[in-house]
Amino acid sequence: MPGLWLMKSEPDVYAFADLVRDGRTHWDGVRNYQARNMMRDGMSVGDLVLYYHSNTTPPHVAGVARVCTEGYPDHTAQDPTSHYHDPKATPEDPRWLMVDIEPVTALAEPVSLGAIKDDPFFEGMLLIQRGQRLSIQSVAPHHFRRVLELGGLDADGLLGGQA
DNA sequence: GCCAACGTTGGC
DNA sequence: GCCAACGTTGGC
Repeated sequence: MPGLWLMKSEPDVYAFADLVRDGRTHWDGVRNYQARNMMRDGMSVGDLVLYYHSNTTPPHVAGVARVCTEGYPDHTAQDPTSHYHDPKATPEDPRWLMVDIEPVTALAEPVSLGAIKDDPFFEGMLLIQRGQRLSIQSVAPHHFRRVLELGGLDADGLLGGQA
């Protein structure tokens, strides 16, 4: 049974369509310990991800992706020319991790943040908690399934019997 | 562009 | 260990 997650990206920076074009990407640049710890301790190969577009109008879930590596050192932390450089990261203590993800499918219909907020079924979902801003979140199976359904996808096909 | 919420840093 | 200052996130 795969783990279920939501990962945020600004579409101007790296949209779901970019992931589809590239076929796979390093999820680099995570500089938050909670998010790092989820990649380190929580994520496994085969986990499914709701790919969320933040800082756009309206914010929305755009697609489904799959985790295809365990967490491993984020090399951009040790690159002085990188926007994500962290002088405290060293080869001995890389400090920050990333995973690779690959696209599974775009949603037939994007599911907007507003639609999620308006649906009482999503009560309790981290995404709509006030003030939360974690870029990687765990998603409950019934919430994940509901997003797929609202997005016009075959939830059973993607999740099997889960939830 | 605004600003609330939150995490991190660093002086003490 | 406290906490003020600061930077970032991200919806609106």
